[in-house]
Amino acid sequence: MSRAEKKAATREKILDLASARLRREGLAGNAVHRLMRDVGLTHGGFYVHFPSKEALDIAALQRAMGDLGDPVQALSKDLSRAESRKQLSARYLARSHRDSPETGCPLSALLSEVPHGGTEFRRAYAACVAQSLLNRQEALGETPPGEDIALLALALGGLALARALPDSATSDAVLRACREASAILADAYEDRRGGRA
Amino acid sequence: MSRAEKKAATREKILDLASARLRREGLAGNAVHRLMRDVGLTHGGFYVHFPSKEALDIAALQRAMGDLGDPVQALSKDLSRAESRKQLSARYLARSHRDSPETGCPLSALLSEVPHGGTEFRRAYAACVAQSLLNRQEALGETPPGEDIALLALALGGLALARALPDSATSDAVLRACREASAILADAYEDRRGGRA
DNA sequence: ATATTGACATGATAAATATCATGTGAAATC
DNA sequence: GATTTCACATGATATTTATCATGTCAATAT
Repeated sequence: MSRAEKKAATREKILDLASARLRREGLAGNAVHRLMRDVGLTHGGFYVHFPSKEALDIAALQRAMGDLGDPVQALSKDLSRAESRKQLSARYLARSHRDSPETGCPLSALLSEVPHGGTEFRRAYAACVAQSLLNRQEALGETPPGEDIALLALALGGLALARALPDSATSDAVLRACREASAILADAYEDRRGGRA
Repeated sequence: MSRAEKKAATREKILDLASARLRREGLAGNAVHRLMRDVGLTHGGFYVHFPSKEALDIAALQRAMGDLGDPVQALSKDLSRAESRKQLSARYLARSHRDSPETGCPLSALLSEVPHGGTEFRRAYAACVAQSLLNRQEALGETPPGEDIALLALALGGLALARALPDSATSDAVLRACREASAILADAYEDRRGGRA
């Protein structure tokens, strides 16, 4: 392994761990010292790979988004738009997703912490949100953008709320209620356009 | 002012400031040193009033909830349940609420940070959520609890998402889309029960 | 009037934070 | 093979964190 390859591999390891920790422990929990120790290095070398903590946070956020791939592409092609939306929400609002934030969507994991981050980080987060909405529009066809925005907000909020509640029965109920509401919304959006517009 | 009164007054000042800062800057941003400095005291005296930082965070959370009062009680009595729900969501998802987190609802402000807090804090947060849902059930009548849960998740998520987005046009669109979705849901819940159940 | 209490100040501690300066050894280049 | 480069280690700095021990002075109790 050449030196450049080794450096790239190290950077990958840092990023992988950082993106997991960012999702599990948030912006504040993701500390340089601990991160490097867990990678098996010391903290000093960190700045060879990233110019600052904020740069790391941004890269880790983007890495996390990349890891997820595009969930819209993964849907089977022969579903109606409403069914596609229901599936997206159902997968997002799954117990497995709630229980594994470190491999899940960072948008929900960081939702209320974003305003306390730096300007660049906020910009990067907003770009991820915009990209997610674009993915949906491209795959599901043009609809009033507010439809997907509301479904996204419900998914982000429902997942974050479920994670915030220590009682698992209540937490399950939150996921169920939000999946149900997403389904109602998905159908209502179609009805509304089909019925009148 | 007696000594006990003075102590109580000091405690109030600490709590007021802490509850504002908790909502504006989150769990991590609310530091004892800065807090006491801004109250006009030094950090040492803090532990006369609170046994720990977590105790402060819990008290500040409860103070914030208390400040808001019960928004359900503030609704005019002659509205239908669906109209009441729409109003609640509309007020929650208002630009003024988004722009003043320090006087707003802490449930949304702390949404994604709760899992990183201590056990006691999480418990306290969950109790606030439960109380909010109870308030609604009492005032609006018995309905499947999932209905209000989903409306709450949509409101929390929508507000947090709006605060996370730096572009004000996009942020406004989020608020609008979530208000609209809340209205659709509120009507759909009534239709569903009226139509079949 | 004297003794006591207790709210707060001062200052210390210990841990954790981000960041950087310098050293070192091995890989890459000549 | 000698020289250079650079990824990373070591260790330092400066800040911030929660927490506590001790001192002080004014309000209370006796």
